Amino acid sequence: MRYDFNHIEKKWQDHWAKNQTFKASNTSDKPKYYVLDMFPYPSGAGLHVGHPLGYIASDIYARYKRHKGFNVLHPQGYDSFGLPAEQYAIQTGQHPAITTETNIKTYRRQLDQIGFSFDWSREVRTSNPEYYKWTQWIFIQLFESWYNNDSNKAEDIKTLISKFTLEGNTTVNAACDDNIEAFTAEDWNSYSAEQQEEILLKYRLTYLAETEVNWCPELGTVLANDEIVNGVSERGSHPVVRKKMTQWSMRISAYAERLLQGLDTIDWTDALKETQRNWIGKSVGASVTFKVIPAVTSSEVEMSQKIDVFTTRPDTIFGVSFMTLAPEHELVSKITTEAQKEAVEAYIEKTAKRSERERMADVKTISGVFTGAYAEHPFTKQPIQIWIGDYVLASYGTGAVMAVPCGDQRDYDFAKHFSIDIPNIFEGVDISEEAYGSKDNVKIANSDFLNGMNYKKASKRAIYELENIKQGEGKTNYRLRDAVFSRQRYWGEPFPVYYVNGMPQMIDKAHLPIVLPEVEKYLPTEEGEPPLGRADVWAWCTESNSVVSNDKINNTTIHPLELNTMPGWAGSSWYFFRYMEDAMRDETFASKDALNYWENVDLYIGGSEHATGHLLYSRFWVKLLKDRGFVNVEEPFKKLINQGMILGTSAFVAKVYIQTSKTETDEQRAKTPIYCSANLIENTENENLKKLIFDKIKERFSDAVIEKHHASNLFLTYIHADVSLVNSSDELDLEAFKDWRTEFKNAEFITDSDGVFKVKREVEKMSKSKYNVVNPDQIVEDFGADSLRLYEMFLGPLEQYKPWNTAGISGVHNFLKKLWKLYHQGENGAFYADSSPLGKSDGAFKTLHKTIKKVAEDIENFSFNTSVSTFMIAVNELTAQKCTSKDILEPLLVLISPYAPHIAEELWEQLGHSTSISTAPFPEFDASHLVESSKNYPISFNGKMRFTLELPMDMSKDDIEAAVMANEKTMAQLEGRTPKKVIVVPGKIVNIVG
RNA sequence: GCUGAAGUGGUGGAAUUGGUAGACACGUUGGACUUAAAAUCCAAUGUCCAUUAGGACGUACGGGUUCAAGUCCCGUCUUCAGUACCA
Repeated sequence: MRYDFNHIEKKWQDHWAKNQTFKASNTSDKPKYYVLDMFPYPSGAGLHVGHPLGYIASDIYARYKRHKGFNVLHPQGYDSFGLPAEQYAIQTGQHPAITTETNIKTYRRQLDQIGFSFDWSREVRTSNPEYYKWTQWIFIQLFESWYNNDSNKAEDIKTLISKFTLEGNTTVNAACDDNIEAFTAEDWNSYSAEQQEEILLKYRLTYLAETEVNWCPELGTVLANDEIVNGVSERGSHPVVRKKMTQWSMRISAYAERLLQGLDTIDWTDALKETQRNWIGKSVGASVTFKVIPAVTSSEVEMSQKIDVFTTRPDTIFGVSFMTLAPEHELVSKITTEAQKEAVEAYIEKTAKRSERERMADVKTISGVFTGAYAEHPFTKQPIQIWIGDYVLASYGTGAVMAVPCGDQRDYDFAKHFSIDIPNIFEGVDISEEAYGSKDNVKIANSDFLNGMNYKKASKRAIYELENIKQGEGKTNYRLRDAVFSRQRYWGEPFPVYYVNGMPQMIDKAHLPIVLPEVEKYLPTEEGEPPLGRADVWAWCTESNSVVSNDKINNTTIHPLELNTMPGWAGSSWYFFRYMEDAMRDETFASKDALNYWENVDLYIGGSEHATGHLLYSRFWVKLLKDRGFVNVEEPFKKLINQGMILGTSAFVAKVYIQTSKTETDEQRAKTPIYCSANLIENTENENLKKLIFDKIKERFSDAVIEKHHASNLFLTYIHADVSLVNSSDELDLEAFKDWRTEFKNAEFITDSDGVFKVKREVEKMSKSKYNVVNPDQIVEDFGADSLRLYEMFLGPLEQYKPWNTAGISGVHNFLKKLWKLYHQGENGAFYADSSPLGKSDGAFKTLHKTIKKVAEDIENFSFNTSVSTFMIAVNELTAQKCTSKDILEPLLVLISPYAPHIAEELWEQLGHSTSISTAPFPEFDASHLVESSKNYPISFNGKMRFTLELPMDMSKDDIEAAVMANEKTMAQLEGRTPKKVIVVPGKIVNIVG
């Protein structure tokens, strides 16, 4: 019987689906194990071979855990809100829900054919109202929470209101906006409801505020910090500008410390933890207040000006010789003197014109301007010049720095450039060339009460003295900013929010979900409102508690609804809890029982690109839900593994042309390209190549006016060719290439002398535009899902980036054929396995147990590539041993089943089992089968292995030495010399020195 | 600049605690089978020298520790990823 993988795989996929083989139960005596993949965004392009890599790995682990007796939850779903469907909708008018539905169908078909053991009964789609009902619900929870720094957790906003009523806000230690005025209980009670609402908004964990946001004009929406890469939008690489807008924000900064501490409790890679630590960016130091010295002509207002700065080096306070403000700093306009006004304004205008990107690219140029104003040094009371400079960022700290040129290179460069004084406050340190930035091995000098102290002591003392004069305090600063949560988009979760007199009101949870309204166009309105501004039925009636037509808005009972939608990360920040719930999805986001049973994700596999987005926001929301008593866990993902990206191997065709006349234009030249085998370009002399091309042009374009054969007129470019037109030996199918696109219809080729046309190969990210995408469908069709699964694992370590090369798949496919053959015999290859018992000392037992040990270790270490090799070795050995015993062939199948489940199920059935192999117990490793009686010792001389010698395992050290020394090969190696030393490591090696 | 990861045959990679470098595959070459092709099977395959026996070199580069280094230490270079006038 032939190994008919197409038939077998279809058969078992149908069987699993029909019998719900992988359905997880919320009630089980078995220990639980939750294996999760980062759910995909269903894009129109479908899956390419890179996508399933992580899914295959997690599937192997999930299947392994089932064999090990666990109740495994291994779900899958779709992150189905998102930009591409909306962009497509804008272009075609097609509703994103329809596009999404179509794409999901494709994904599902592609996923199913790879044979994943997903429990599809728990599928989630973030764009389904039954799901986003609970996303809206969580949003309301955030709105109804504030962060109490004393209890170090989020609490119900009601507890804050009662504090205000009884004590005002002076005793409250909350994570909140930093511009809140102090008020007493009487004040609070005298405020109007509206005033109270306004104040509460500054404390809520999600709040509406006018903030500087990253506005992307091309996309017509704001972006969060993690959606910007190198100063341009992550999606589409469009420019981003700073803009003041009123937006919903998430007070993630309240959780900065807990997000940081929590990293120590979870099993993630150091790289990923480090990325999150950097993103949170904790720095410990002090805030220092500098008083602005009023100018002679100044008014009362200017007299009270103060500049707060944050510094990590309070010990260097006596080294301050100037201050620098960010050009955008609000004080700039207030303190600038008349004389400097023109220069300052010109500078501000100049820097405002520079985009973020330019500013980032150019860090070398030193620029700045003196404001004319002075601040007073808190201790020496000396006047200090106040400058503005764009090396100070408005978005970090307070947007102002106390410049210590002797201790900070940027301050140093700035001072040098503008000839500002550089006082030295470090004992015995030379600062004539550069600043001394290190905190270590240095004592403070010229610093009054700090003299002679080291960094640690001096910092402590400086903070103490600053607190004494009420001009500073110890402070911890975090780089982590609150996350903007509004998007000016259609295809996202609507906010459960309506507005009364401009103040946001939450819709009662009982009336959720607020379903996305229909619009006729998915673009912003002519007035610049978000797409939901086009909805006709988008007002909230507080009497009927329903969404009603806009024209009914009366601002008494019927109010306008929020026009923004939530960002992509809203739905993905809690979906892992949703999978736990399989029955009561309408009543709760996940029931207590489900949450108690499954707790959190034991193993999470996905890409590292989510390090500062999804993985941070999820942790934030989980902590909020924990604080408010909805879940029991502090962290969502106990162990996390990043799978590496599978890269494409692009094929490039060399396009050459020779200028045939001096007056030839680019356009004319473009009409006469010749395609040239990459071999020729690399291996042919330039002149010869030119001649070849030249002859080809003459032959082809006889009417072309060929003037001269210049040395400088050879043009060469490489263009992408579709990888499907190229075989594994890098040869291009010329006819297929001509038919590929009309522009190549009449292409002319210069081939190698044997008529072969070679392409140049290069490894790049897989992308449609690079024509290097390899689709799993064809591979499954040609080689089967088991081959695909094995091959993706065999390619290399899971975490590593690696290029895809389809050629290698024949190796694992051959392995599966050999495996099949091991269970079949005779003329027509009928199934065969015998049940006569095997002697304990049979070599097959050794092979089996060696394999059990290695495979179990490999799976636990996520080293899937090496277990595929191990299987190959095992099958090669068992084939050589002509093993037909069930004692071996049965456990072997269980070992292989996580990797190649279809063939395993099929052979398992033929072995006479009526139940699925998926819950068969994992074979027990028995070390007694691996006990060896002898060892083939490597005998080395001065560390170089020369020959091997078979010696009994239980031989003593001395006997081994004697045996080795008596060997004639040893004699030959020594050529009569007496060895200085003989190292014998029993069971390992013998080394003779001399 | 900083942080993290990594550099091993023609290619993907293996070597888990310092102990036979290159497992397992791909590719290539030669052979068997076949009218032929496919499929399958067998053999060779790090480089160099040598008819053989065998030898020299060899894990980015330069040092070091050790009986023994891909692995440990010091320095240098390169690549990839993240991040950045972060005060």
